[in-house]
Amino acid sequence: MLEMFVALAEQNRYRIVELLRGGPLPVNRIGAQLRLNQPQVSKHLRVLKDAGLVDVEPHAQHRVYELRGEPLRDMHTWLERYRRVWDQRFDQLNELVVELVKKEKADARRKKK
Amino acid sequence: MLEMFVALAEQNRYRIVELLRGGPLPVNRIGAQLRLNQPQVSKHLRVLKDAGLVDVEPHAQHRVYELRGEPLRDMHTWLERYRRVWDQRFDQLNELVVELVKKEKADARRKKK
DNA sequence: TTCGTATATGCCTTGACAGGAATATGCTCG
DNA sequence: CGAGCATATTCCTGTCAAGGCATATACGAA
Repeated sequence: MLEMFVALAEQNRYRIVELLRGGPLPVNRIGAQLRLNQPQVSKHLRVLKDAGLVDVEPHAQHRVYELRGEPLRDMHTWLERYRRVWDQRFDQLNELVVELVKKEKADARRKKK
Repeated sequence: MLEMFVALAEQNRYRIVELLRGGPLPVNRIGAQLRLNQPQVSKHLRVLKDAGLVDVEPHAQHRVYELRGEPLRDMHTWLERYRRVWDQRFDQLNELVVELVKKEKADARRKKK
């Protein structure tokens, strides 16, 4: 999960992913579309590939890159665990925090003695 | 979206977010739980806050941080746009790529003349 | 006010990473 | 085989961000 975030935390890689959402593309197309030099495109694709976000398929000298579904599904699953954060209210949890703070004070008092 | 990825693309910030999934926590709790020095925790929380991922609420000298739902919902929405990547097959699109490559060659040939 | 506690900020050093340019590798075709 | 094209890799350099440490700020209690 972390590795995926690292991969996506870069302008051009993010743009590449967005671009590939429309379907697989060869390297030169990506470079042309995003106005990037070929070496940088290859490098970014390398990172994306290492993160498992894309797959390559050789077509003669061309290398066609496409998005892989698995990691995206994984991210979706990961995100689902947070669903309650935006579905429910956390008001009751705030109460709980007040408790924590009180306990904190209790600890401090105990330490003194 | 990018800013959120940048924020999450760091070990400790990622861990903080995961920790806060369980509910709001004051800074010292976070530091203790993740074995981080207080200044680093504050700095990471700053980044998370700037990215809109967390919110602060002062309780006396304590600052209680909690996850915000909005950006998570945004990520969910963003991810939904990729749903077809893992839902459907892309086989037919691969055909399209073969077309692209052919067109490429045609272009090259045209350039020569 | 003074002390103790919780948190934020500033400075410094170091490591990682992105871009540029040159070069290497791989494939196709004549 | 040799030329040409698409892509990958390497080396170099500058930038930026994370951690450590010291310090500033804010608040509460005595």
